[in-house]
Amino acid sequence: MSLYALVDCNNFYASCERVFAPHLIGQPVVVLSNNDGCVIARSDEAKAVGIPMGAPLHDYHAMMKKHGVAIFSSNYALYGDMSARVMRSFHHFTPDVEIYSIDEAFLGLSGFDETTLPDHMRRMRRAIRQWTGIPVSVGIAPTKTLAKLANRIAKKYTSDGVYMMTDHDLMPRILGDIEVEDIWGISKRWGARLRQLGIGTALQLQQASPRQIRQSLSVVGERIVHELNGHPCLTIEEVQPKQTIMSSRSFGKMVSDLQSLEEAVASYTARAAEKLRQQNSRAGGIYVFIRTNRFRQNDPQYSNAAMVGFDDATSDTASLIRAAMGAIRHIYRAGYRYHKAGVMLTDLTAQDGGQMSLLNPDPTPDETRQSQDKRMAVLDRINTKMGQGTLFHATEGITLKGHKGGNIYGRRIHDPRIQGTERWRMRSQFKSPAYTTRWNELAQVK
DNA sequence: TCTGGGGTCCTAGGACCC
DNA sequence: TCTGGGGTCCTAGGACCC
Repeated sequence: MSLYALVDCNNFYASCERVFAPHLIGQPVVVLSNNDGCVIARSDEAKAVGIPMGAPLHDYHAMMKKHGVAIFSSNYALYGDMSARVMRSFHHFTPDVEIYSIDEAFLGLSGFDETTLPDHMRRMRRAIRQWTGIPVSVGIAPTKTLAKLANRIAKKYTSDGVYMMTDHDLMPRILGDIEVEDIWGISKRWGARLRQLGIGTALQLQQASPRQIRQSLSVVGERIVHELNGHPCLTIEEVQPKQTIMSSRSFGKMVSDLQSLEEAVASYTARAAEKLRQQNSRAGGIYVFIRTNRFRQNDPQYSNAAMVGFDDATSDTASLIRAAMGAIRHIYRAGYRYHKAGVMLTDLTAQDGGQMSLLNPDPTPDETRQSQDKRMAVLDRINTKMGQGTLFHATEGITLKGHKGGNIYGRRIHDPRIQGTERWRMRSQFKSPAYTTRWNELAQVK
C-alpha cells in the first residue's frame, strides 16, 4: 500500500514573524493583508481570543489592543524565503516531494516501513523546527484526500503533531465526525448539494455511489469518493511552470484619473513579467482589468477588462507594458472611483522550443498493419453494439448528461485519474435526421 | 472607513482540420 | 435506410484550493 503525507506549516505567516521575534512565542500574533485591510494569518493564541480569519482590522483593532495582540503587515518576500527553506528540508526525509502551496507539501512515502513511519515523520518535524524555526503538522494516510484529513487530526488532537490514519476500525468513527465541507475539494456550494442528497459527513460521502456523486459534482467529486475509500486518484506531481501569471492589487485609496491607473498597471505588469522570466516562459497574451469598489453600493459601479494577444510570445517588460497601456486606455472611463486593477499574463509557453517526440519513430509494415487492425476491431465492436442497441446500457458507463441530440455513440477511454473506472467520451457530430431517430431508438432501449 | 492575492481543473459547445 | 471517423483548439462559466 502506498502512503502519502501532508505536511502543513502551522499558522505559517504568523510563525514566520515569530521566528524573528521570539519574545512573541506564546503570544497572540496576527498578520494583515496588503494595505493592512484584514487579518490573513493568526497564531493559536490569536484564534483563541476570537479573531476570525479575514477580520477587517478596523472592526477588531480595539479588541486586539485590549488582548495585546502583536500586529504585522505582511512580508511576502520573507514568507517565500522561509517556505523554500522548509520545502528543502523535506528532501532529507523522502525523495518524493510535491510543493502544494506556500505552506503545504505532499510527500510520497511508498517503500517506507509502515510501523516506523510515524517516528520517521516525528524526526522530520523536529528537524524542521530546529533548522527553520517553523512548527509543522503531519498527516499520513493511503490517499492525499485522507492525508489532508489526517493532518487536521494531527493539528487538533495530537501533542506531537503527527497522525497516521490507517486503522480501519477507527476510520468510520473518525470520518463520521467530519463534516463534508471539511473535506479537501468540498466547499460550501458542493456541501449544500451533497446535503440535499442526504450526505452530511465524510463517512456518508465515503459510502456514497461514485456514479451518483459524479452526476452532481462531476468527475472531480467522484475522485473524492474513491480517495476517501483509500483508492488513490491523485498522485505526487512535479512542480509545473505556471499556466497564467497574475499581478493585481486593490488600492489603498480610490483613484479616478487615468494616469494613476496607468502607473499602477505598469508596475503590476513589470512584476508579472519578472515572474514570467523567472520561470523561463513567454506570454502569448495579456489581460488587463480595472474595477470600482463593489462594497460601496452607493457608488456608480464599473468593471471592465481587455485582452491583447501577441503575434509572437514575449517576456520583454517594455512590450508587455506597451500592450497593457493600450488596454487600460481602452477600458478606462472617467467619472468612476477605481478600487482595484490587475494584469494576467496568459498563453504561456516555454522560452526554449520543446523537444519533438514520436510514439514509434520507425514503424515496420507489420506494426502499421497491427495498429490498423486494432482500429478496425474497435470500429467493429462499436458497430455491433449499435446494431444490438445496447450501447447506452448503464453498465457500459455511458453518460447521457449534456446530450443535445445527435450523439450516436461514445468511445470508452481510460481515465488514469480514476482508478478502476472508465469514461465515455461522447461525440456530437452526427446531425442527420436519420441518426437522431436512431439515437432515440437506442435511448428507448436503455 | 474597511472588507486579499494569487492559482487550478472541469464542462460544454462550436469551429476547424485531416 | 441512414453512413466517415478521430481529433484539437478555443471560449466562457463555474467550481475548487491556499
